[in-house]
Amino acid sequence: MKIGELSARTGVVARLLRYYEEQELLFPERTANGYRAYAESDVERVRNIRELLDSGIPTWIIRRILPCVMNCGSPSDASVVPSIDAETARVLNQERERLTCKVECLTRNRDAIALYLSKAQW
Amino acid sequence: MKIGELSARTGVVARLLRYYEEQELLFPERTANGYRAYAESDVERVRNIRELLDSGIPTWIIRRILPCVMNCGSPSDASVVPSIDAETARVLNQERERLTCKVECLTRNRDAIALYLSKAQW
DNA sequence: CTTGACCTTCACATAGATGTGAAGGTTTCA
DNA sequence: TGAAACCTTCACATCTATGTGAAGGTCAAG
Repeated sequence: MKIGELSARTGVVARLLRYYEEQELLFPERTANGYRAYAESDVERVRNIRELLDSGIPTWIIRRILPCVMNCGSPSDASVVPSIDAETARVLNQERERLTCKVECLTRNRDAIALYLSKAQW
Repeated sequence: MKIGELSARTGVVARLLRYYEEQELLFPERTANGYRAYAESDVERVRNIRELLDSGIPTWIIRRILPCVMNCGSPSDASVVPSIDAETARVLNQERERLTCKVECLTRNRDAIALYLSKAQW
């Protein structure tokens, strides 16, 4: 699919899809005329990128996270044993801990909002 | 407490504590000489601000969220029934839903990382 | 009383994600 | 063939959160 369709299906403007490619989060093929050709799976990939960015994760970390997410969801779950270097393992472990912290923080704040709204009157 | 102590106890540099005040997230008193005087509870408040910022929540939303969090945690749980306007209620409801989405997204990604790391070899 | 460690305000710089638009090539359709 | 709707690259602007430093006031210890 071309960039316009991916944009329409994800709600992400073309400019940003090109930016994500520059940041090595997306790797579209190119057709003969130079147009980007995205895979069907890129729709989900872009949605995940958006969510991670919205959660305050910078692109250089998303770059490390995406292989994890896209790996286990692959067809027939033929999850090949991934081979990673020590540095990547370190970053991923650290990010896993950070994500746990964020989940706790957001859950706590969300529950506080819910409680507040249930008590509030307007 | 003065800004230096709050900075030391939260790990947030003074420059940012002043910025959060400008953004109406903190409201320190002033001593006669013009120095900012923070309450003990601001330590926790600043920690919460940091976590929310790190989770990608912009200051204008944090401004709305903080009253919820600081309310229910108050002494003797004498949670006064808060009175809010319709606009605030709308924003809070929307943000509650967004936070739920983020929690799901981050949990999913964290679990994916954990699974990936458990299978990976390095 | 002076030095050093605080504090103040103000201003300008930076980084990452995003907006906007120019200048031009490709495809489709009337 | 020509207009409309795509696509390309490139460049510059913007916003938010943050870094950095100047110029100067306050205070405690020697």
